Amino acid sequence: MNLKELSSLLNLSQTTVSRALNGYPEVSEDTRVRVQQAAEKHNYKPNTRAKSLATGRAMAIGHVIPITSHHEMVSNPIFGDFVSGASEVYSARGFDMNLTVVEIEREEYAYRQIKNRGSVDGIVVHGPRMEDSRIPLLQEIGLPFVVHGRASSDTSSYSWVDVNNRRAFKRATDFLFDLGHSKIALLNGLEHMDFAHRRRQGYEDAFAERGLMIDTKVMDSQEMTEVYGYRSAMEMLSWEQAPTAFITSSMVVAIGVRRALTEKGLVMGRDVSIITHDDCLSYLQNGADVPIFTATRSSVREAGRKSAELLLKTIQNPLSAPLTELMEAELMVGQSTGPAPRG
Amino acid sequence: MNLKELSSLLNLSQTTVSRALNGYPEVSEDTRVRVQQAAEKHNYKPNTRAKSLATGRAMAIGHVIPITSHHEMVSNPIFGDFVSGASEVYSARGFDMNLTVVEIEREEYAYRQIKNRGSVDGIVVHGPRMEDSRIPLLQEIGLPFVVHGRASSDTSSYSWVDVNNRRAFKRATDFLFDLGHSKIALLNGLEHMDFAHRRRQGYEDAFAERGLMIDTKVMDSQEMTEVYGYRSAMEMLSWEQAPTAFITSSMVVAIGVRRALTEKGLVMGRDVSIITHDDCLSYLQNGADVPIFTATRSSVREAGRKSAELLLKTIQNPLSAPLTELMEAELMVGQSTGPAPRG
DNA sequence: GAATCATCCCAAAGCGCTTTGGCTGCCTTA
DNA sequence: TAAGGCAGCCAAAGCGCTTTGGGATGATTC
Repeated sequence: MNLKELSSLLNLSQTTVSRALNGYPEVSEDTRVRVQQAAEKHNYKPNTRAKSLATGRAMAIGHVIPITSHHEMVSNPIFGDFVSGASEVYSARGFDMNLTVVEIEREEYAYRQIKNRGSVDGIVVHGPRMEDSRIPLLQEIGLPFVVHGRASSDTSSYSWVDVNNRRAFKRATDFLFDLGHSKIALLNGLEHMDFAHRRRQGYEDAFAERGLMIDTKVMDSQEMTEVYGYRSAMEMLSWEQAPTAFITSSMVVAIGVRRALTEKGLVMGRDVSIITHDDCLSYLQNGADVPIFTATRSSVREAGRKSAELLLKTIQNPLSAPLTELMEAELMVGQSTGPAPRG
Repeated sequence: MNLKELSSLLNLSQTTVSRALNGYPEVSEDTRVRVQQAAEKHNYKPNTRAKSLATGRAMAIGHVIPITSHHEMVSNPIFGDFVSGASEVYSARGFDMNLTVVEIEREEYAYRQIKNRGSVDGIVVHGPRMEDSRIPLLQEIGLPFVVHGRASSDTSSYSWVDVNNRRAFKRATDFLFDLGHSKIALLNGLEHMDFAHRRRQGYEDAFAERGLMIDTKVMDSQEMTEVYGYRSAMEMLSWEQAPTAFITSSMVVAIGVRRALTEKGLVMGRDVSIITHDDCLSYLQNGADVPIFTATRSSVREAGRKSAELLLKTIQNPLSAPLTELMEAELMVGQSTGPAPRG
């Protein structure tokens, strides 16, 4: 069933039917009701392609997920939750979601292609790097976008949604200092990623505030996997001057550290403390009533919702100033932290 | 830059330019080269919407992700990897990917809408239930599809890609029996999901083959989270006749069980064995050289690739018989299993 | 030299919708 | 009663592409 058929069925012009369905005032209430009922009855849904060709609006948002050339998704574990949060907003507003997974090397080409193909009205940029070339690129080609995260160099000329990573990690570090720890290891994500860089700054801030130097050996930075947490902790725990506390960038890394503790016969929260960042992933909740890990917590699903909202606003009102939202992380105290052992 | 501009730039008709770019033979090689170079130079990309309106093909595939109405759960951890595997295939073939996250209650409406809007050529069905109403529905409305998994009732009238879950879990159970275990717990996923049901069958097969009854208390079935694994194991390990081995449906559940073991002061692989199913998720690798967990292993990314390929084939040749692919899982021996303790 | 045939190109229709720019007929207003 | 206004409808153009149904040109055949 298409417009033409429906309108001839009703003995009305396509114009009138279209207007009736789209809520224009040039139609009497009687005919509007008649049209709506007929549309309902025959299960008429306007063809998206035709509609967007006519209006120039795609009614779709693109999400571009960068992967490394060996096919690892940069933001993989959080991806499902983020996207599902964003999707809630899109479907409430009648937007589709378009996913593009692209190797980092081909990203520029991909963005241009997305623009030229015209199948989306705007995009969400995932996994921003410290100096991210995608931002000037998108500005140049004129495709509306919002960044999940920020780039370090420039944070004011575009829209973004981010967690206050710096403050979160400063608080985590402070918390450990207050418990008497001083050998505090940081198992960070890859530090060319902006979020990881900011987290490190927070960590450093806490040391600086106390006038303490950081032992650089105690900072590691890799892709956030369980194995990374395990290996790095195993290594550090074998040192003479082993850390008494770990700050990790994600739950899976923390789980890896916990495995190392177990293997070393150490008790988490007594011999060694752990604080992790927790993205509130639905399948990896941080315990039930009492959190397993003391954690800086911020829902990535919520970030997805907010990103979507900001982007839709930007699209609706292209000339408005960039919109930004800085989400604060809560510090949840769990079972993985305790006073530094007397050594 | 659109077709019209490009063709007037070249002093050619739109017809000729279109044909040159789409590889039709009615164009001389000279002009084809000339056109291609110009297109390259001016970064011309045909507008997807117009193209698909004209051809009747959307050049896009939909993925429909069901979630429960309370939003928190079931943002599946495997989802990112599956989608990224599928995406590889799509982009190699010039297809877009369209994501719809929809509450289970509204699924029927969503599928009809997808069909009528015409924005995709086919869809991938995720998370099939045992008797899945989506399958007859999609057959009725005539939208090509492939299922990741199967429905129990009907496995021959449609295309699917699945892991041989039944055999995998039978082998896992056999393996534990051979090590001398007899109290073997099963921490399964929700058993109205088809994959979980089949896994349970495999588990039961192994008992039946040995003429053994199953203690139903030792089987649990819930959503696959870390907390579930932890709680269920804590409970079972507190029994007089505690299980000496656990089979779990996913890595995160196994991690929860491991946490319980640690807390009980038990050593994994010595006091209690664990076998898990491992989907080869990129951020949750099962150890490095030596697997942490003994596991039935099957790459969900590979399943994504295969599903995409099957679907594209089905679309290309709509009248062909349904295509199916049953992937066998490997049994990888890791550090989490050992002989049953003499008790 | 006329007829036939490739070869290479083009004009125009059509995909299903929105939107512009009317056109009617009836109601106000002075 | 004429002028103006307005509610309610419609025809047709246009979005950017593909594809049908030719048309011109030059080479080949008898």
